[in-house]
Amino acid sequence: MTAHGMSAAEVAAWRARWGEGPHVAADVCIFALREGRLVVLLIQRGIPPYRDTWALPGGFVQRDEDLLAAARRELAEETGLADLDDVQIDQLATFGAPGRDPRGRVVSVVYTALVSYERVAKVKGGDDAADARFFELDGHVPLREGRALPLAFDHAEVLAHAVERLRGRVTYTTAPFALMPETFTLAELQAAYETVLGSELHRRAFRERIEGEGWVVPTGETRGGRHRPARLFRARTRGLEWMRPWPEAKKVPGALSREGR
Amino acid sequence: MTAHGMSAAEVAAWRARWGEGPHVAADVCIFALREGRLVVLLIQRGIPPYRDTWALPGGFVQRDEDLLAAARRELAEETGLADLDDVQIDQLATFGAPGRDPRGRVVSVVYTALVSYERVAKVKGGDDAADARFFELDGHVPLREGRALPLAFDHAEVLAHAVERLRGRVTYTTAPFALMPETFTLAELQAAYETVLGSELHRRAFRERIEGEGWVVPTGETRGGRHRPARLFRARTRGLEWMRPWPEAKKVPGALSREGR
DNA sequence: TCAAAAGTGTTTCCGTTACACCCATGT
DNA sequence: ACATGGGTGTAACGGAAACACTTTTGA
Repeated sequence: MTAHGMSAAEVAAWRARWGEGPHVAADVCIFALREGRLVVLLIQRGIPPYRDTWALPGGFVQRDEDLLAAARRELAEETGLADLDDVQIDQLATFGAPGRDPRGRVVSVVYTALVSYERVAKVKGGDDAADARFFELDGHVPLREGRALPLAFDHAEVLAHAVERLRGRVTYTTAPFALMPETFTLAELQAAYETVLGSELHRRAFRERIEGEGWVVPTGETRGGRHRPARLFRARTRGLEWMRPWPEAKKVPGALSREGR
Repeated sequence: MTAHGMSAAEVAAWRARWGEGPHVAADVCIFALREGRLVVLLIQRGIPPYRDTWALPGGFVQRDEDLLAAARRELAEETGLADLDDVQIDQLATFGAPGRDPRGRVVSVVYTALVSYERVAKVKGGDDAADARFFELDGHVPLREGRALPLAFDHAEVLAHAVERLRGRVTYTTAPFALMPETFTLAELQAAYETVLGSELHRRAFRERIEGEGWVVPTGETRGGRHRPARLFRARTRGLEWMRPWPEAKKVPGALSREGR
């Protein structure tokens, strides 16, 4: 018995059924922010290989289906969101190493999506689904009850790439806006940036740029906590736009973002 | 007769032979600098579809071949380079729209590579090959004798993505180093940055950063032109590394780099 | 009245920019 | 000598960083 939980006979049966030709799949890394932490949507596999193991949502691209359409379909199915028009969905990379799927050659085109947790929770009822759940991330690794959660196939590697890409983008785009609810405070937005970035930003500079350069528009409302109420803002745009990069510690790019496998 | 130059009967024959399953290809955009201009390697197709039309080098991924290995193979075949260890080769995106190949469903994983033109010219004898040649780029469009060269399949779109990505990277990485010969002057390096970037950089700031932050090491040699000889440098690393982005005019990201098709 | 988070004014710092100038060479 | 491109010194500029401060609320 191997990691994927199929016997040699089962593997042989699959290979015979599928033949030698490659199969093309579309997988999606769906990120959100829950209580100030980055979370990713995983599903628990119901059938071998990797039965009962958690994996990224995905499936085979249909005969006349566009790759992006396949990713959209997966996103809609797993999040329950009806209108995906304003959801960020980007192609990440393609993974096609021989042997990544015991059943045969599977080439996975992986997409990433950023959603507002509040919005998804409203539709799906939060993380209650038995077989689809958001998991917190510790670096690149999803956690369940504080322990690293092993993933099916090469999805750990895929997820690592996705997180790296997201981090990279946050440095110089409005990506985190897509993770926010309809309205939010500047402190919350900064927290989102910092969470994804993994490092702190300077409050003064952050506020000046975000508000001063018009990335957000005040709604006029405020939200009171126990203290002085914060002004609420709305994103000027839900789309991905470039901004001047945030000053930051140096990074090493090569490791992950260079070449999809 | 359609753009691809195959009759309905020929198309039907291919479809019957291939069946419904997808085919996976690896294509490569090989960029270089020739006389201060960005050039891309194209091959002229010898067989239908798109016979005699120019296209990106590429081919089908073999049964147990890794995607990157397939791209490497294409790169080696087309450039004649033996040691590819120090050549930049990165996955760009995957293109898999139904109908992009009249023969059936072809999903193309596209890679980009940056090579030193001098190095390739030494091996291949420059742009003399009958069926493989470097073409200058005007924006995203390859030129032949000053006129836009039409490309096979969706390769115009693919190339546009590749150029955009290259431009984007140049802003904050050492990517242009991979386009330089073994030794070069600071003025030449700056010209490479400016060519790819499409905008000018400030000489004073450029030299200070490139030399001051140790991105290059002086060889001690100089190269005399008609004027004061310039010092020669060697790249500290041939790998891709991040640097602080060059100050620059604002850009719009969405258009091309968002989602591979 | 106090704690805590929101929000602002001001100064320092540092890299970019601009501009002027010197340097080395071929003609 | 001088034109030309390589290369450097220096001051002005502007955004980021640092710090201190005020504001507003609930407890």
